[in-house]
Amino acid sequence: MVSSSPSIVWFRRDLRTADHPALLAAAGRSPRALGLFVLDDRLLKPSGQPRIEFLHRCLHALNDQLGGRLMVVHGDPVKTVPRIAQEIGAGSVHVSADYGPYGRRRDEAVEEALGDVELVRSGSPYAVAPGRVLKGDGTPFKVFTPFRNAWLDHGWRAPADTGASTVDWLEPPHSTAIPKTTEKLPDAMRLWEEFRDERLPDYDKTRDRPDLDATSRLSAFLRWGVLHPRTLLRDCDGTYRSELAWREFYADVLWHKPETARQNLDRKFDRMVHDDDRELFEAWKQGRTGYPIVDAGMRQLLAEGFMHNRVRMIVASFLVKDLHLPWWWGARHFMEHLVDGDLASNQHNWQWVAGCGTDAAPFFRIFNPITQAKKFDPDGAYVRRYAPDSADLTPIVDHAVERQVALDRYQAIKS
DNA sequence: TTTTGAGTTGTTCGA
DNA sequence: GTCGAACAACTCAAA
Repeated sequence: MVSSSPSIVWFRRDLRTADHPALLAAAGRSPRALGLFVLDDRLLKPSGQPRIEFLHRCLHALNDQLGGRLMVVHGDPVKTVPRIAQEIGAGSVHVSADYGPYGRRRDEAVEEALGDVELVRSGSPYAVAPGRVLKGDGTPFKVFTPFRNAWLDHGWRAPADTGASTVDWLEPPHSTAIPKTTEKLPDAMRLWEEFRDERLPDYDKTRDRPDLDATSRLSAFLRWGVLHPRTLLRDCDGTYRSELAWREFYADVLWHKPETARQNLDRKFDRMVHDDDRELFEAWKQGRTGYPIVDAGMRQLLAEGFMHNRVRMIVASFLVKDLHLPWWWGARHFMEHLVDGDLASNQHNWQWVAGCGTDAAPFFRIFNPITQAKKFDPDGAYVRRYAPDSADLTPIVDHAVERQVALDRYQAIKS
């Protein structure tokens, strides 16, 4: 039924107007809608500058798509969203469902606070919403490959080709200016098409090489929903499609077990003995470990808010198995700085490296930072780019020694 | 029902 | 130098 009250489209991690189910649902209720984004300290406070800067770019781009009418406010959504709904006499608030632990709690609280104004959830940041893919016995998967197969069988709908033109965007009653950014957000679709046509054919062979420009670099766009995975899945297959499946798998795992955002999935790891050395942790964060591939990765993270996937594994393995520090220390540092930082993917990839997660890496699979560098940065180009001085540093630990310590500690918690 | 084989990302050691 | 085995324990689907 078409209502005379306007709707609100509350954007969160769906910062686009194309192929946007919540926007379509809003348009179905009312021809007039207010586009809203809430700057939530809960999410902004633990974020580093590159992460915030990327969000601001996304908001500018979205604002352009809304004809300059995106309303941006600072505050707690539980207070601000109902207040704005009342201010404009909104009949409903439309969102893409959030499946993260904080987002779920927040949305339930907002729903409650909205009272008679309905909170309508349509779509999600995933091709298949978390919780939909189950084993034959109705329980969730704990192993990736069977999940992926079932996920492929489940399938997803094709991207819709409707845009913002179906809605008449309301002039916001008031709004905070989006901070200026040094650069504009690039056209994500064009980046995808370039990758698809030029680098995707070799992706399988080259994706592990941080010294080459071989990956799509689209993770941050997926994180903020500038691109929906449906769009990419339409024209890719093989390994790249599997990478998108990992993103969906970990979202599914976190949906079923939200406590694993901070807790070991495998509880026998609760007995694991960790070290507590803040100086070693600081050296890792600053990229001063004396292991060049580790230092290059950590410095790329600080400089760009990004790190190549292969290097993420190497530095994570180093933190957990060479420095014996808790995986959640590293996970928090990643979430602070990674522009593409996504709680589900981040925490569960860390747990995978630490051996306490799904499909856990066998404990004896300990990355040797020297071997890894030779294999994946054979000419040293990546190291030269980000940490040319690292080879002159004294290694803060002896890998061969710490490897054995890690093996012994694992042995000690074996069931 | 039970068995079997495979499962993202590795390293080392000894033949 | 190359190559295969060994390094756990458990999940899941197919046989």
